[in-house]
Amino acid sequence: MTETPIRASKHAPIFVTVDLVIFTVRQDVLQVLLIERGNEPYFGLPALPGGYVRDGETLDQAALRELSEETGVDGRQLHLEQLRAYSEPERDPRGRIITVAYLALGPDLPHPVAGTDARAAHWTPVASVLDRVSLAFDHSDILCDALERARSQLEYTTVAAAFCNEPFTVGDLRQIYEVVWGVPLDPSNFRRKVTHAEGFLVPTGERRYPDIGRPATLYRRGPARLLVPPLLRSGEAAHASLCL
Amino acid sequence: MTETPIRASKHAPIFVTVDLVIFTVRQDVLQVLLIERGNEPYFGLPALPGGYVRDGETLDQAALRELSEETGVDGRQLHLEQLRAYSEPERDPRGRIITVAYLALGPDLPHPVAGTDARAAHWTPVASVLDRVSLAFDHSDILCDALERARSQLEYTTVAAAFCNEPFTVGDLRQIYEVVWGVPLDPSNFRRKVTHAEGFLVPTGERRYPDIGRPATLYRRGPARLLVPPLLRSGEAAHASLCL
DNA sequence: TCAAAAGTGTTCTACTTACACCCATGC
DNA sequence: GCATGGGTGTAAGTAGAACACTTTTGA
Repeated sequence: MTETPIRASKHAPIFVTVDLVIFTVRQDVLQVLLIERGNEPYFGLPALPGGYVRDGETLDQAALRELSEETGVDGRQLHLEQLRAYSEPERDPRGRIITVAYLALGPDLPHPVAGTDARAAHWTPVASVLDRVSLAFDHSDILCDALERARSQLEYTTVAAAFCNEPFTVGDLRQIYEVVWGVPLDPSNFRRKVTHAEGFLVPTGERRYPDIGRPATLYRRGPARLLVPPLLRSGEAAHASLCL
Repeated sequence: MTETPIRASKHAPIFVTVDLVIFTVRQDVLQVLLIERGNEPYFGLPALPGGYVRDGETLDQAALRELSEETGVDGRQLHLEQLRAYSEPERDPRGRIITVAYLALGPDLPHPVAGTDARAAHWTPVASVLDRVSLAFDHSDILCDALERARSQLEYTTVAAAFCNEPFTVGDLRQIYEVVWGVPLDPSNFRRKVTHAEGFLVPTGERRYPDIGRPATLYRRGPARLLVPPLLRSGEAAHASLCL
């Protein structure tokens, strides 16, 4: 905030976009929603969904709008949080565009609906993207940051439940942790931790009968958003996260 | 990122600023650098230092530039990190301005030099600001978020050392934690934790002789940026942080 | 009765906390 | 000597890891 008038020349207006890293767990794998670019620059390359912020819109609103446009899902059901702004002057060859990245977490979503602009959208395993695929713009960097954020959010918050369709079992929830962190967890210790954390899980009273094995009690998300005590990755898990 | 051309009408350009929450510990109190606004809007009210992002500048560079303009200090010596973007359309009456807030931590700095624009700059105790003073724009919100970020950063990282002029003693460092968290800490347990954390403290071999009492060994910051194991606020400290 | 997954209990270890106590210095 | 922080040691309590074990179902 300076006293300089808004139209002063050296303070150039900047175009602002939001880009979304939408994670879900499908078929026991962490997946991210990517679109295929239909125009230059980076024509044909995969990219994160996103778009320009409109007049009168907050960044959160823009992210919600893009989210529902891309996935057809009401974003209010998903976990959505701001990651950070990316501002390298050369990050977009079209000109000065700053983007604010958002992290969205949701349960296995209906289908990767092609967006309103008829761009192809695909769920893509995160591991394969990090390994082999290079994304448009600086979206590979953003994806990395989002992945690390998601992993650490699982430690300190109850967002893992946002990956599960309700009602869910402790086993469902544990699978989320295992897939996102990329390490196996001890079922009995995991159960103790999540059931002892106040406000994390609320039993529905119902049970789910699997094809085989003992039925599991079903839960919904509790009111708690912070996970106390936190569920920390061990040194091994923290290290495994570096690669995937 | 959409394929829409950059000059399309509904994608309005937006002015982007950076605002800085610069914390230091002076006279046993956590203080924040505030400027007094010299123009409308909010003429005369205290505000966070900041300014417009210029052409060809990253947000980090803009923040560094503002930091050195406001404090006269080479920002490379300070800890500087992006907090988040604030984007309420009505947050600035002059028009559509999004700001990206930065958190800066530094040792007791030379003087609160009036910036290049000759605005008055003052170190102000954070507690008194939260209690009684309302800041321009949404800067009170930003200050709250920054304070909570700083407090939690002390748990998981070694940034507390950024508040100390080198070389410093374990007592100096403990005082930082006590002032920022607002709780007293056990000196002996604190010492054990920070000296056992790999790469946090490097002894200089020198000692400091206080006016009275046993001399203390002096340290510099080690290479570690993550603090393992973390130095967690107890339930009491975490609760105390809510108010201040 | 067997396989499979849910769920319980127990031991061992590591870490935190609280606090007693010693050390080195200026006065 | 004594006051004042610096610094070490230690016992009690707590939380996590590892793993043995029991339960409940379908086939």
